[in-house]
Amino acid sequence: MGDFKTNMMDEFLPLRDVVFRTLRQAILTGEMKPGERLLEIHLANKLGVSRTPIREAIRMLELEGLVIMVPRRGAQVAQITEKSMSDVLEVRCALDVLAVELACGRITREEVGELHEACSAFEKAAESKDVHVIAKADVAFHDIIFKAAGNPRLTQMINNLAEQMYRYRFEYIKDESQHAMLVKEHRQICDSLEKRDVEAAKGAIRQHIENQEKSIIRQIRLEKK
Amino acid sequence: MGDFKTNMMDEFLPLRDVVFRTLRQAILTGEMKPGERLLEIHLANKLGVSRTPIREAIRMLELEGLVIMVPRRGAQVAQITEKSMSDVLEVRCALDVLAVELACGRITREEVGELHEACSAFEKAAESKDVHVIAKADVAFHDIIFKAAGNPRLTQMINNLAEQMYRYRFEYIKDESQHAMLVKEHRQICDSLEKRDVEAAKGAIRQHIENQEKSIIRQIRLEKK
DNA sequence: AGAACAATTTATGTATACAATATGCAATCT
DNA sequence: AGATTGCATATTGTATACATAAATTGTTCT
Repeated sequence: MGDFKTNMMDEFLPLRDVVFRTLRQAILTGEMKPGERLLEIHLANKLGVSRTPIREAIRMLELEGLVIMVPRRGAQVAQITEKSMSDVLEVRCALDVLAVELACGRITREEVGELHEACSAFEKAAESKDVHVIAKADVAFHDIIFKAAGNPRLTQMINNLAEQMYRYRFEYIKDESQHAMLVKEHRQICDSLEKRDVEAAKGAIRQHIENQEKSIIRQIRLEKK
Repeated sequence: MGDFKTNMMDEFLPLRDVVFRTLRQAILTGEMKPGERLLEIHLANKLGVSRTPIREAIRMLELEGLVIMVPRRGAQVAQITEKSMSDVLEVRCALDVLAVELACGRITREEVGELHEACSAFEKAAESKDVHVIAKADVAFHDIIFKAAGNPRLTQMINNLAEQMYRYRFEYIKDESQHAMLVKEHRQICDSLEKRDVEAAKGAIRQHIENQEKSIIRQIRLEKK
């Protein structure tokens, strides 16, 4: 795993960013378990860099809430509890509702078209039963809404929160019994936005997120046992 | 300005955190102007530390959105535009509404008491005409709501957003013609929470934030000229 | 004079060296 | 035996050194 540096020397990326993404991925996928310590020299050797970029990456992970710092003991992967996850989901739900609300007032004709396309693409993806394809189509759909909302800051915050649930995301999508529901919800959101019916759109997205919430919480409870 | 280190050697704080707070303060108060570059050696000399803690602090500021990185040119203070500020305020409003909504369902009898006290304290503070006293009382009031909402993540996010408007905060409070309104809004929020009237509480806080929003936007427009 | 190019400077990115602190273990004392 | 002290080790926190790229300056050529 040593020399990932060489892969991307063409379009320059500071090592700290490469390390940041690598570690974030490792944490989000569960490769690094909650409570696990991030030993700087160890990581530096493993990734073939010095401690400096490792430390800078850890600072970033800290502010994203993925690791917590213990003074003079360094960083460790943050615990994911049912409470912390439902806290995140509460906020995320409110922000997603805000996004569709804003999008409702700001979406252009062209974006409505894109949204319909994305909606159909999602339906097709759902039929494929391929988790990654479905996840990708879902992200594309929501990205159009974020773009239409026209608030980059909001987008960034939602994406950050969504990221924290990365680990559970696929499990949720895996459950095929949910697919019909998902498609229907997307269609509702899409239609409401087209008609610029704010209340309907808010209701639909809230439903959408709450379903996801329930599924994730259910999963965490399963893991606990 | 060199040796601020020695002030706090008793309860250990990594230099990166001291530097982080110092720089953040400098940016938020406008001491460092938007677009201004953060030269590492320069800052290191000025603060009497090495480049390492400076760099780590910059990573944190970057993730908070207070500085932006230009590849191979380092960090510079982020521009504050009317758009970026209204983006922040849009999100903040939604989150504050969420906070009272949650607080409405979770607030304890005891916390209702605290809230009433804080409300009265704010009224008294308003009479004092002392900006800092008023600001402090205001923070105390809202902190009780956040505590009652019982979602630390939400609290952290709101505080972070509020911080970005730090510079305009005092100007807003300075305007004495607003004081009566502020007191009234606080009272409304307080009463609605006590009665656990979610809709009334949401309406009151929304009004509260939107007034602040208008004032801040007005100020930015004034500055532009 | 103006453009192109080389040399110099400046600042970031990265690595390493040094300092201070916490941890674990063993020896010692009560 | 249990607690305590002292030492060795591991690891973070900080400073410095080195490498590389961008900006700047100066020089030369047309």
